[in-house]
Amino acid sequence: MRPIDNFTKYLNAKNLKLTKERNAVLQEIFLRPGHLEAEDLWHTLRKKKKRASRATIYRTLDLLVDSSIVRKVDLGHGHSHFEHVLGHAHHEHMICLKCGKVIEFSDKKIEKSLKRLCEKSGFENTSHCFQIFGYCRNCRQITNS
Amino acid sequence: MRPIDNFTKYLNAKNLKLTKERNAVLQEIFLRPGHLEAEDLWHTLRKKKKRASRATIYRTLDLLVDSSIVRKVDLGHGHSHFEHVLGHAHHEHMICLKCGKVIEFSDKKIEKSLKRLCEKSGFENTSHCFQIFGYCRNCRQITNS
DNA sequence: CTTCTTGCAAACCATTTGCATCATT
DNA sequence: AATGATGCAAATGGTTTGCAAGAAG
Repeated sequence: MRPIDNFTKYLNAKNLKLTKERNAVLQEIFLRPGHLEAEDLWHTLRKKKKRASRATIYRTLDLLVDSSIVRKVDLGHGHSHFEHVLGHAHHEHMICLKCGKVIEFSDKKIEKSLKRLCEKSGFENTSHCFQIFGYCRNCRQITNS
Repeated sequence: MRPIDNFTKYLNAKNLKLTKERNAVLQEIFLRPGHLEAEDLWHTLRKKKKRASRATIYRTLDLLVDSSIVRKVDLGHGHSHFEHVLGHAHHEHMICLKCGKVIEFSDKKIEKSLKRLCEKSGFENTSHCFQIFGYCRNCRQITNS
């Protein structure tokens, strides 16, 4: 099932319409391998002559997050980042405080511990986000010298 | 070593002064068992006649975070929360999307996996923050019924 | 006295919202 | 046609900053 089908299904269920702006936002997000920010989306669409206002972009992102097609992640930059979930294995982020590099990682043991912890406390996990801040291999060398 | 000693040491090293405002912020944070927000700090200090401007509060929080006495956490509320690190075991948060309840948890296995992951990729972990969003035991029942 | 601090108010910046106009079903 | 959707510009809200006045060493 393509993302667009998921989205259409979600929109239909809510009596919302698939407009060209919403479609453009969806397509653009799935062109990217990783995370992106709203502002970047606005610039890119503008360059591609598929203009959508910032308002529409934010509104569409809300819909995409609500439909679990996209997830909102905090990379500690004071604003949100978004990344598609469909077709992208679940992962978490290591963020370099010096160069801003973001390393994705995933770990089955952590996911398993997590599941157990939630069960233990009767918590229904709908999403989670793990950020590790520090220094990447390169920046670390500079720091230590 | 008391928090105030840590802070004084940090300030001295940077040629900064321990003012009554900075001290008031520090004391208030350590009176709290858990996380708090800047706005709350402002109101509380004001009630206690230990007024400090919002600007000073934010500036002091920056210093406290920089000195690793306090950590800044994201609870998904669109603004920062802060909690003291000294004398408080490291933990992560489960956040209920319905009632806002925050459950603290910690897990040795996760911490261990984390350490291993960072070593593997040469990443120097200086801090990390794990948020689990979902529904707590109570809200879950309401949701399911 | 020098250097650092404070408070205020203005500035910032990402995000949200009201509203008149426009488009999709 | 009817219901939603869009763009704009103004509003919002947490946080930051410039600057003149104040305090600590």
